[in-house]
Amino acid sequence: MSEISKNFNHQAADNYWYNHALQQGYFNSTPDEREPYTIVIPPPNVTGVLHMGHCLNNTIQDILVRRARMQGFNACWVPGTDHASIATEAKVVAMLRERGITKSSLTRDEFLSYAWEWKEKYGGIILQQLKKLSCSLDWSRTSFTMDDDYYKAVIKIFVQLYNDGIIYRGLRMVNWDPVSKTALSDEEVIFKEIDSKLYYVKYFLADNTNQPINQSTNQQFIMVATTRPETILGDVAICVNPLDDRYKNWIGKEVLVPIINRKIKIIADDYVDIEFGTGALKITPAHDKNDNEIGKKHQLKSINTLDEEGRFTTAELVNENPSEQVLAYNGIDRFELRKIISDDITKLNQLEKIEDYKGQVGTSERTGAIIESRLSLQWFMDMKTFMKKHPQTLSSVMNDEIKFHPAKLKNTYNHWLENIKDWCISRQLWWGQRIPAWYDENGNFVVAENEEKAKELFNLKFKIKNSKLLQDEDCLDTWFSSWIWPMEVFKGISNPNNEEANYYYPTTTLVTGHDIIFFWVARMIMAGYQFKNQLPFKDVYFTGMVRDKQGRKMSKQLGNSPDLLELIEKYGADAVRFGIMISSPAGNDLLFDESSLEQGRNFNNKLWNAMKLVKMWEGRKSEESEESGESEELESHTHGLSDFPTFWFSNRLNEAKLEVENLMKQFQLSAALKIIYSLIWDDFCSWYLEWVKPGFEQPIETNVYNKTVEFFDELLQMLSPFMPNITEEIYHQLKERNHDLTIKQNTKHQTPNKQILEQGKLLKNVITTLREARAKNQLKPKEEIVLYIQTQNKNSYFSIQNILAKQINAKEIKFVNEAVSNTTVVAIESDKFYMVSDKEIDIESLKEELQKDLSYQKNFLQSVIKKLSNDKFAANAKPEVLAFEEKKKADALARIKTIEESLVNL
RNA sequence: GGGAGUUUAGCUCAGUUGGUUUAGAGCAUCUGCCUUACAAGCAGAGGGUCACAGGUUCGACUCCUGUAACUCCCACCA
Repeated sequence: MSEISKNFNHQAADNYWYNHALQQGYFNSTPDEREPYTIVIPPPNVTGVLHMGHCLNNTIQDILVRRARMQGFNACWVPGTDHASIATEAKVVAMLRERGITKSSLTRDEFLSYAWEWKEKYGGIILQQLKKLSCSLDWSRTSFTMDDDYYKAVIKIFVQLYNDGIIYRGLRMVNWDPVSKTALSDEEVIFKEIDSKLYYVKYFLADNTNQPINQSTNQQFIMVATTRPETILGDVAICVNPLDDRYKNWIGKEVLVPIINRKIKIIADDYVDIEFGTGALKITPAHDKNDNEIGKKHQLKSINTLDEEGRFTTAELVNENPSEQVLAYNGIDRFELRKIISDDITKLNQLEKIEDYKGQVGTSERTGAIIESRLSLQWFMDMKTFMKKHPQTLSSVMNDEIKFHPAKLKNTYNHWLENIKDWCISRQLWWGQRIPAWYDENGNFVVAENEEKAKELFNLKFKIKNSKLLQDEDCLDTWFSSWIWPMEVFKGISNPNNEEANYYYPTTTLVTGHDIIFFWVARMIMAGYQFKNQLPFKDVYFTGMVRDKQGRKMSKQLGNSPDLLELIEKYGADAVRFGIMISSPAGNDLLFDESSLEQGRNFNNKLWNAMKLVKMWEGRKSEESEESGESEELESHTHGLSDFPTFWFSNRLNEAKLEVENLMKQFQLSAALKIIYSLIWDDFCSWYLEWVKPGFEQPIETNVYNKTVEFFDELLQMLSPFMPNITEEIYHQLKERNHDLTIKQNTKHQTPNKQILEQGKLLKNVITTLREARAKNQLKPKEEIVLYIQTQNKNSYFSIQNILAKQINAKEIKFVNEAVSNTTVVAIESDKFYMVSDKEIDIESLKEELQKDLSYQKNFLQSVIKKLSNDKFAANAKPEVLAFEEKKKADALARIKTIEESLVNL
């Protein structure tokens, strides 16, 4: 075997073992007799690049999948990407612009061929990046939400839901993104508080002669406060609260809209808040949802003054003979227009004042553009009807058939579903599944899976032999395709009841960010009940958001988002995985700090060095103990060194395995990793290896060596799901093998022996206490001592005394029945330890220490006695609590006695 | 405006039905060590009236009420 390198070479190991696993097909899954463990990846945007959020998310999935694989499940983790219509279309449009092509100059087919070209070239980079993280995905199953079958599946469910009466088409006020020129669902709108202005505008009373106003200051007016003066030309009424005394006499009168001088009525509705602004609200049904509601209620017309890009248009004003001033507004952007109209109203002396105002404004999740409310014809899903049909969508989560981790998100889920609104599923985009509705020139339409069927249906429905049908120009919301992801990656919709879908679906666990609980998680549950009549997964692990160490969101603007690939290059995949997991309490936000990656790298180093140490022993096994079990026994007893550490560690290992198992069941991955980390670093390296370590150039008992390698194997196996590459590398360095760790099956842990664990604790405690005493006496590590132990139960020290001697550098340990005077003394429980060294001891400081301890113990004793002498405590406390307090008292008394005796002997 | 959650060591967090010494861990800090696996290390140490004020109880970090601060979700008061 070649020379072992000084440090772990993560670059080489990451590549080698990941590729090795791919070649061996370890990550591929096909249905068999085993129980499946299925996870579908939350498909990242096809335009995406790997960021810290993905890193957290996918590391967790990989740990779960790798662990399941080692536990005998048929583990299957399905990769893929989402076509992300808005984001991708925006990127393609931007690319075309660079080439000097505008989208409007292209036909739909031409545009789509550019889009596909783009997708083939840049799409899916993120999947390659996941390989760098060593994600054990079954790449042969890579899916895309616009694959042919997937596309057909989406169309199929659309038609089905339409026929079920759940999908409908309607004229509604929608959230309009003027940048991407499409409608958005409510979930895609993010409200942000922004600084804006409140404009106080005078609306003059229309005089009876219907003449345009002259600018006389005596004219009566009603003052309206608005944040959006640019919509004034679309005003159709002024609304006041009927209970507002200020305006009682105004109701029913008419005022003139500034600039355009349209006569509008003053109406009353208790929607208006008397307290806000002036208590008078201008009604613009074309540009505000609430205004639209009021408009409908009072049968007002709606006048749209903004086009699809948010620019002024006089299209709906032509009947009013717009003035040249108004015509000049044509094509002006809404925000520029706001300023111009504000100026123009000022010129008319109709602007009273402008106040600063902080308001909530809806923005597009994708483009960040400020949303316009716009009346348009869109496709919707009737969610109330849907929920009536599938109440399990809610109940399955509330009764934990689908378990949320953390469970508190059940409330959020519940609240959203109980107040659910219709889902706008159409988008005015080309990149996506095109809505399968066909229209004739009169607006009659049918919904069908393809044109041929549409024609058939059309003829049947409308009894017209009209074959000139045009398909809807719009496509579907991306989430309308991703909500069937867990089933359609197994062709569960396009090829129902196929073997794979039946085997892998429902999936086992979903791991995703809590920010898409409505977008995606809720809708997958809906889809599960709608299309398969069962839940889509059993557990949902919600990750928090990754923030920087100051708690800020990671964003490109702040520049606080580290380059993940660089970090992997620098620290290695294992260290990155370790770093992100160790600081990741389940369900909470994660404050990312590069120092946790250093901790991961240091852990790599620790493991590597432990391996180097054990390898060093390999050639130094003592031969005699190999002969028979009997002599091993004999030797162990005579030396007393090898027996205890191996016995203790095997029990400690079982104890930790048990803890890890329980934590993993509760998805406490971070806590589980901490247990493993401490087990390896503290128990294995700091204690066990030191205990069995032979003296300089001394041989090691073969039995102990073999046990040590076995322990190491087990530790590597526990750690493997978290840090797959270094564990595999060490597993093979440690010993010649013809199999790999990553698919090695776990063995069941055994019940740990409590007694030996207690003895281990005692030993550690004694060692630490004596080392502390050595340090206080400024004894150098090399200075030897003689230790005298005064104890009632010598037996508990027999098996550990040699280890103890080695660990505290004692040349001799003796048992005594009485105090040894003029020595450093420490007490543990009722046992006393006297340290004798050549070095003179500092009696004064020793006394001081003992006095300090004594007063602590006395205070403590007081508190216990007080408790015990309380009659009510004695009467009410449980017997075991009482007994425990009695023991505390006895121990404290014993210690006080010990300390006092020691003080006398000094 | 409504709802949910959080507040424990310098930082990030554990603390399971109230009792396991006067509350734990990791990181950071301090002290001493280049001891032949590891200075990316070893051996130790210090550091918290458990946000605040009441209450229930023999006993409260834990249960109840109130207060404060912060976070998130939902809701288009123009």
